[in-house]
Amino acid sequence: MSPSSTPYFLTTPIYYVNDSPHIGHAYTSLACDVIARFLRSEGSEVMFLTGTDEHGQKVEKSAKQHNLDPQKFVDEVSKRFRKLSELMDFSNDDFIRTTEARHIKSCQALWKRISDGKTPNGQDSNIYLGKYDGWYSVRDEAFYDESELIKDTKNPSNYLAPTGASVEWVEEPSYFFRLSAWQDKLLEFYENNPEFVAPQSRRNEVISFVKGGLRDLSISRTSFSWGIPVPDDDSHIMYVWLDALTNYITGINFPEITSDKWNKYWPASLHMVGKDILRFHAVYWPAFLMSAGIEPPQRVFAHGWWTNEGQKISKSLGNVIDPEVIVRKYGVDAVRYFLLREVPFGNDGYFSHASMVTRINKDLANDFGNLAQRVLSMISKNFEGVIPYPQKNAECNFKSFETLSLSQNLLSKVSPLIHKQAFNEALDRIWEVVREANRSIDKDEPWKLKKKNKSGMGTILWLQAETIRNLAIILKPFMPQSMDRLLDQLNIPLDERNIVNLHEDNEGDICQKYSLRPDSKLPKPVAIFPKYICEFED
RNA sequence: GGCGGGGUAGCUCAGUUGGUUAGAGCGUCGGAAUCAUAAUCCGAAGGUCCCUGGUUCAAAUCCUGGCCCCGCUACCA
Repeated sequence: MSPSSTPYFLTTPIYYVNDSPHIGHAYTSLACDVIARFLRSEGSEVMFLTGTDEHGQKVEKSAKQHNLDPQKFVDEVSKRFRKLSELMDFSNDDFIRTTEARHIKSCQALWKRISDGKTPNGQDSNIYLGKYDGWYSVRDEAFYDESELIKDTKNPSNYLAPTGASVEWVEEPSYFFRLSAWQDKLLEFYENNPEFVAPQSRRNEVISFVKGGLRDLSISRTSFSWGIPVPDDDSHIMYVWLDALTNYITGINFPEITSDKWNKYWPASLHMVGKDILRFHAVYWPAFLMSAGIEPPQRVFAHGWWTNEGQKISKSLGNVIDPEVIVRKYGVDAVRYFLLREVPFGNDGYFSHASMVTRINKDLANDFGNLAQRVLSMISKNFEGVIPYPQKNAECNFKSFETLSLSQNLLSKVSPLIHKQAFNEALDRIWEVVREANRSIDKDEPWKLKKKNKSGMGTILWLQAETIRNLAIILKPFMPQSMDRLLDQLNIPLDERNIVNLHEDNEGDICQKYSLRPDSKLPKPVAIFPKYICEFED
């Protein structure tokens, strides 16, 4: 396999260890995983990074509650996210933790570069010492804007947080990043890079936010200590976002900017994020980088949220979707398929048991699983499980021949869709061919040729099985385990299951180098996507 | 309030630069077939394309006005 295109570096956000892994984490990483697998399969060099965010006041507190040293505590809880990778079959190349030495070094180096640099007017420094103040609620652990506060009904001279918690005016020294100075540079960057924020509607939001004016950003804290010390002033630790975002460059060796990894993979191809953290990635992060003289990433995609049976998911409602529970219930590949097939990527999704079962039973079991099963069984029963030869110059008499060429042209439609994160459309295109395959078998009626035209029957089955091989290879990034089981049943060697093995460009014989091999003895076919049998519960 | 995106079959949505009988999947009804996980295939029913006025030979598609829904409007990891 030779690299066929430029290296691709993609990332998930690092997940906050204080959270339990939920469907949102699984979703973000899944999207990245499918892209990573797809591009590797196309022959690209890929770096897929994920990890955990382990600093902050909440972590410090939780550790205390568990009577643990913060490092011990995060060592423990970060494991849950590694387990999520295993559970969901994610193929990340690295797993970064913000408490690692490499990251601390990286953050401090970035801080220095920012602080050594000047704002675009060339006069001010990017970082200055100031005072962070505001109305703080200890109970909520949050600052509120004056406009958000409400009058205390019992004591009208007093103000409360919107949550009803009492607030106090607090002040602490803080370093500030001169974000206000970078407004025009950011707008210019968005203008010159129309693909930088996706989907389009999010791009509009980002631009309008920046156009509305930017305030300087507090980037250090003194009120707690679980964080990365500010260089040359360890009474401060870095603001969590500066710390967290920097993981993306730590992961490819920053500050070693002469290293191969850095040169190969920066600027990042794609930061995948949930819509709630878009601003940090599309505004603050490029500003930090530009101020440090580093090129911003190429693209940030903000995806939507899932609701549970139409209800907003929240801890207090107790309707959080645990990836482990649904994977155990439906199977990992069914969950992977569902999440990317059910809604246009970028939109919010409606997770429900009923729609999950429909996808499993209709798309997977009936359309695709049954397609494979009917073809493989006919080969098994009529050809003793030996792949028949396609009859020369006769193949084009069959509808199945047209289907095969549809499957050969499929990659040219699907690949650009994956490159723009349109998973749902990609699967749609693939299923058009799956349905067409079923139609063409019905039209060709190979079972009727058993006696009078056995070689014709064999030709149809070869064409269909070869179509299935193409489909399975293209689908493998979405459902790696199931497609491997299917490719096992077609006797495709393990090292010929990539997109680069789809077909060669040589004209002539329909049997090409990597095509399904006639004469190959197949194992007894086993249904690849069993139906989900509805129980009485839910 | 400001900026942005929407309102299309029972449900979820597609509809490119305005152009023949407005599409798909699911659901419903009818039929064919029987290789297959009772899977598949064919067909039908079902829409005032939010309302309004206008531009045009022609508008779901452009413009006016209105109604409704959603997102963003800063330091909440």
